[in-house]
Amino acid sequence: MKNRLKVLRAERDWTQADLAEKLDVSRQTINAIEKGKFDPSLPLAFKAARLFGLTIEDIFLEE
Amino acid sequence: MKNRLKVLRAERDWTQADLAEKLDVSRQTINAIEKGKFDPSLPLAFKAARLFGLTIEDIFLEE
DNA sequence: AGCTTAAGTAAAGTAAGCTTTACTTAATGA
DNA sequence: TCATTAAGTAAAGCTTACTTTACTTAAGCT
Repeated sequence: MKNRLKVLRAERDWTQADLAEKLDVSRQTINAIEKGKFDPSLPLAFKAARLFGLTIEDIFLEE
Repeated sequence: MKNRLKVLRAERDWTQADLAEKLDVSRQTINAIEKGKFDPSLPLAFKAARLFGLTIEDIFLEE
């Protein structure tokens, strides 16, 4: 599953560590999700959507 | 995380087993999600949203 | 050159999602 | 009354999400 986290971070000038902190996960988790190593849980996807003021579908894209 | 699966099933007269089959998961998985025992994975949430023609946010509600 | 910061990655472990098998309960109907 | 069907539940096991620790690489800066 692809996602727009890297771009959304870049627009806000946030590092992976910054985003991790805001979402209460580890930096490695953000890295792994951005690199497509695994998908976030649904609760984490919701948290990200709320953080960016977007819907889940705006951020995460089914393959 | 709450969800509207039971109502959406009822509107279509589908059993838990029917929905499970359409989503390629076991009947027990549907039961557990409906009863709030755990949240679906993000890919499964996407599949359900597409099946019902709704967004993830329409079906699954953050607590 | 040396320091710092961001990103990438990996191994080992815990927790959560999901499967299979199987038993139980309640409702319906022949 | 007996059989069937839908829902609920539970245990054991596998897979995936996530953590912690730690090492590496590349870029920017002094």
